[in-house]
Amino acid sequence: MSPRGNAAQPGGRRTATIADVAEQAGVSTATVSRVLNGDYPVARATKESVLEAVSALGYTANAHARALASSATRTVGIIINDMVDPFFSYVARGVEMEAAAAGRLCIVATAHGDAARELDLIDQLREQRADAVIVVGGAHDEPAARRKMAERARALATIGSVLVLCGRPSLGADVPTKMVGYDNEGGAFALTEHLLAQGHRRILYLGGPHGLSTTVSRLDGYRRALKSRGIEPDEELIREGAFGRSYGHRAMKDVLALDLDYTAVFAANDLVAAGALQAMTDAGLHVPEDVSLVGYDDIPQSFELKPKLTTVHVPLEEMGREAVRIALADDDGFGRRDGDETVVGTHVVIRDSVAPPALVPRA
Amino acid sequence: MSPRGNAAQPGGRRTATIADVAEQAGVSTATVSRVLNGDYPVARATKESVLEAVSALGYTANAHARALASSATRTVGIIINDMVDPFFSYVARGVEMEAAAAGRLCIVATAHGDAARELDLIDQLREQRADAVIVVGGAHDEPAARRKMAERARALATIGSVLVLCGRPSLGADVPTKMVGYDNEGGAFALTEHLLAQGHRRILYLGGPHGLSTTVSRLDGYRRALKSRGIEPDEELIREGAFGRSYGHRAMKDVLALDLDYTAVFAANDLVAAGALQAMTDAGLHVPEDVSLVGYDDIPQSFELKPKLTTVHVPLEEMGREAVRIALADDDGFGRRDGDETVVGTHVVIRDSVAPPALVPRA
DNA sequence: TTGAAAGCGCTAACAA
DNA sequence: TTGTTAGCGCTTTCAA
Repeated sequence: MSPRGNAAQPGGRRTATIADVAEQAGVSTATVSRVLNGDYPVARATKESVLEAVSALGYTANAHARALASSATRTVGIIINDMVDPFFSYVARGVEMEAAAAGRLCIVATAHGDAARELDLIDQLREQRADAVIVVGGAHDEPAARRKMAERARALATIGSVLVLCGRPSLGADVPTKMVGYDNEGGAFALTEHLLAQGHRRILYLGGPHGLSTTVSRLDGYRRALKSRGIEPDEELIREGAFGRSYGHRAMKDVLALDLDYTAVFAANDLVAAGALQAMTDAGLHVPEDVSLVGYDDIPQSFELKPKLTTVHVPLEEMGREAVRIALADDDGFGRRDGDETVVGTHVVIRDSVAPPALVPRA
Repeated sequence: MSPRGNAAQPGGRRTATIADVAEQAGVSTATVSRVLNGDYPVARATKESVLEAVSALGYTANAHARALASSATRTVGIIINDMVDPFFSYVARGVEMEAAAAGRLCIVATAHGDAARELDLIDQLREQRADAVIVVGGAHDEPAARRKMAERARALATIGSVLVLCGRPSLGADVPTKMVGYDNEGGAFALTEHLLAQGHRRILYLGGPHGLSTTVSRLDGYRRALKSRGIEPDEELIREGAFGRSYGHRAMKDVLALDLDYTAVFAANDLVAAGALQAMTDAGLHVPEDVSLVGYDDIPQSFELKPKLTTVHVPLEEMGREAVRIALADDDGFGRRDGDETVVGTHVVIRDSVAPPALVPRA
């Protein structure tokens, strides 16, 4: 970048500033600012000559000068784990599109599951004075991490921004955040119930990072469904680990070598289910004839699998949109309820990967 | 956001500024700036007391004030078509990660194939004074569009930024851009050649927006391969349309109703191939026994298809990384070669979706 | 090695 | 309806 501000460039001329426009149009900079922001009465003729000067000079406002003077940045930040994971990219899509609809640009940053990096990114986004910072996905619910995150929420509030928790548990009622969530426990309960209704009694739970809030909730729902039928969850059938297709593949392969007794697999998400499916197929097992399989999230790929996957639909893109809607909702000052939360609905999508348990034991 | 700059917030205190730090440390703001940027000699003791004040106050610099004063924004912009399309999300992943490695934040915006919106986004990114603006993917090569894009490239150069064309043809040697590309024509040639070597003579070309540079190049390669074997391309077998899985599905379904004569399908990209595969499978056709099928891009899903897809590998993530590397390369002033271009390599990946043509005509 | 002070380009009181 | 002007928070000469 050039040494000092807006010096003449090698290319030739320097960027036009508001002063140039004002001079060219024969008005003050304040007037230019007014017509550009359209929030103040300006005489029609004045307006026209300003607009003319603007296009003659190819002027565009310097967003930083504007941000500095008005502390409105027209920018929202989103922190996800990975750009190519459908769970995150669909949420990001919703965020980006809703932000665009609101005239905002969207800074997206990836933390890859690293809590420290996530905190650092929030700080960077605060430096940028983002209008909102949206963090997506489950978190490890440790007191120290909570405390640090709560600090960030307060720091953001201090500059008039807001931390939005998207699919992540609350930091406490006294922490200034907004939330958009979905019911992991309830969805997992309903899905497990579906399996139970088909006659399954021994259901393998596969994947999901241990201790991650998402995993915890889904497991809670799984356990509650079992217990509601008087079945005591067999901890040997609960095999946490990670999200992701390759994990699902590896973990299922390991399980197949173990000779455990189960008739259905509850994968922690669709990606894990896809990996598990491949492992089973490779091993000559048929889904759902030999083993039933369900996933979670209903990413588009889940109905491209063979068989099409029974799963829980989560409106990921809509969650993203809602996150920016509530973030940008004008509720400054009083009337602001900290902990604002909206919950999007989920439901079980029944497709082709579940059947009653096979009569004969698995091969 | 709050009315005037850094006023006290409902939450309590205002954000600490460099002046607060200076006061607390008993030095001038210039000194604080120096220790924070570490680019200037400062006495060790002074440095320490400043750092102490910084952490005591929880100070972080205002990125906008910094950008305004120094015109360095530590931000790169990327414009893609869609957040959830693997082609784009893999490139975006590379861009985001490389930008992060260089201490930059990444603004990602989506144009959804709308050329006017793309231009508008470039303008917005220029307002933000992004260090670089990376546009990804093919373009319709019309003179008017070229001219407008060239204008944007010059405008960016004017503020010391740069337009990077990623997988998109040059705007001309006199336009200040950088480029990272891959050889669409060559890849398509090699892939078609592979089909020809297996004995195929009538190859259906399916999908790709008509007139998009990417489509044009791939078709060129397809045609050249045919001609090099003395086969005149049958224009009836060339069916352009769009990218995307659903397009592939629909288009293939239409084709199947048409009773055309071909033994292999060259899908314009892997997503189109996935859709086409589903249409064929639904119609009871087997790949590759009845029809061979190839795609392009080698997105990860392409080896999750059944059969695994033969395709052309394009290092998408690496392209993204390279785009920010060359964008941030310090070649201001002389020595800067406009039109800097790096080309990443591609190669045919042979998997399971191609076989010699069936002896009997298709059902 | 440090400080004073002049901007960077814009917005928003306050006046006119 | 318009202009004047004081910042917004930082960096960077220029002096000391």
